[in-house]
Amino acid sequence: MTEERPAVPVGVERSPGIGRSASPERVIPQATVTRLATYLRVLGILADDGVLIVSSEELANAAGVGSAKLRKDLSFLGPNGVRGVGYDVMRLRAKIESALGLDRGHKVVLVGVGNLGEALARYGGFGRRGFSMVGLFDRNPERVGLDVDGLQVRHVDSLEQACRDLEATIGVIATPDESAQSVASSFVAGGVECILSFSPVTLDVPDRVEVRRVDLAVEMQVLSFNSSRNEAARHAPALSPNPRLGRSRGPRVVPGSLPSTTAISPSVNSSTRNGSVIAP
Amino acid sequence: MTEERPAVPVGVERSPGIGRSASPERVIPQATVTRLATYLRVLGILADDGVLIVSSEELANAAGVGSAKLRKDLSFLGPNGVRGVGYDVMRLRAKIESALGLDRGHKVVLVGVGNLGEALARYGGFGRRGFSMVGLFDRNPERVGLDVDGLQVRHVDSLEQACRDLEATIGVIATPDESAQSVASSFVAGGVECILSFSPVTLDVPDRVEVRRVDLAVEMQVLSFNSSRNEAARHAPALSPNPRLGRSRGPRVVPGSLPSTTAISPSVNSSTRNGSVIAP
DNA sequence: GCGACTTTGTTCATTCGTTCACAAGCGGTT
DNA sequence: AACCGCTTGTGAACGAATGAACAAAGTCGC
Repeated sequence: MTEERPAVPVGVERSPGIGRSASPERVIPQATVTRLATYLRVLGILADDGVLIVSSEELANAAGVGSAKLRKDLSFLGPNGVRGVGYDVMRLRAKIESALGLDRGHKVVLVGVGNLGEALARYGGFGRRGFSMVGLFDRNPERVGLDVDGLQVRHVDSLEQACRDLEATIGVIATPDESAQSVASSFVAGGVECILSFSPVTLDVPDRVEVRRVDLAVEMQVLSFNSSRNEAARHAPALSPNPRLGRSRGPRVVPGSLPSTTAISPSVNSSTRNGSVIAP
Repeated sequence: MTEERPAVPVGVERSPGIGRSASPERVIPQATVTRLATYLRVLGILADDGVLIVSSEELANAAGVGSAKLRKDLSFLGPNGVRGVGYDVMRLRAKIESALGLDRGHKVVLVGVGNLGEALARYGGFGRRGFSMVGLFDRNPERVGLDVDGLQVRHVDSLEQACRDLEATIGVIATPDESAQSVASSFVAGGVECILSFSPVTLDVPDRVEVRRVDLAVEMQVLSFNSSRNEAARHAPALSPNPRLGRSRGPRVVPGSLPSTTAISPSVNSSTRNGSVIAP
């Protein structure tokens, strides 16, 4: 499980050698990785708008984080910007994409073409982000053979072999809960070592396999909790245990350089310590 | 934004008074809240199986976390179990539900009845979890009037007023990106202060409003990164910077008391430090 | 060419979360 | 009634992440 992964340094140990090697230096904390994806989305918007240079302050505001955190995050990729100037949008974008491994053309296989699965399959943001959907699978004979967004739905029995043939690197589980484990096992058997599951069940997979779970119920419940908390705090604001001096931190609106009219395709963004998006 | 929320203590300050008050004591960290939802799901399975008592070890294994972490998480709710015995399943479940505010019947409104929106609307796990879907909205005239799972889709223009009339407490955004901000504003104007957004755009809302974003692209990209990392580590396993002595931590299979055949409805679970699920 | 200004990249202190290890407490047993 | 084994709850050590402040490094203007 993801949360079980020990405090293993993420990335490659910096080589003590002479000149610094190409891209991935140092070790990148998980929290930073999640935010890098957010920055990438904002950079995409900027690039579409023809912006060439952006400062850490602007980028941070647009991404909804502090500028210090952003600079620290970016520093894990090595030197990126130019002091006194800012970051080259295209260049930074390329560097993040490289660091995230988005330049290796991940092939995605999706199982479970129900309501959600179809939504995911029709999600247009894949290609734009270095992912390509290469296979759709389902157990239901009525769905097998259907054409969804240019791909023909195949039976889940052929999943394992197909994963090998297609050289898929990412598997998405959008099936009912009772099928999730068997699908995961097929993925593993087929060589897929990264799984994105929309089922809440705890998957039993080897340690080397990375699982990320996206769970609506959890989100709703956390929301519910915070709702209760807010209400409680409002009804009993007697002792404010944390006055939070100063203003309420950075602005949360994108700066003028980011006209919100430009509706680019969904990309990235991160929640509290989550992160994950779905195509509307 | 969620990540902007400062280190505000979550929950209610423990009253220094005599007898400890009813349910919410101490302050609960966000990370713990996310996991509580996971525990709740597992407890639901146990309850359905007729299990009465469960130990922290069993529960932790089933939830995919360490037993120490689980005990600490639960300790934020006050004393729950019986030493030498374990936790009363029903009792613990009720306590977590109460702490999460699931016993106050949250009313959910959803905007954007596209592929994803429909998947969410048809998601059956709401009622079982203390949520009730009370309104569906869309901008597309072709969708307005449709009946989805017993609810009639209404036009988004009536959203603000409807939020007030329905006394909605949670709003879900499943619209295209360009509509996300305006929908969020309508939510806020209508008194909704908890928003779950499936659009990656950074929403501009007052500080009191809680926003959780679920972003598929982020999940995929984090997965992509970890895939790259794993591969790199496999090709250059020379210096293992973290030998991880001993066995590879706890088992990840549910114990015998949890027959995985029981396919209950999706509930909760948490990712690395994420968490959020979608109905298949 | 030189100085002032701007912005990055990094260092440091602090806060937050996780993990370990153990004392306290309860039930069952003798 | 006292012991014994088992499990909870928690105190403390550890590690990660955050936020502020600063020095290095570049550009722009003169």
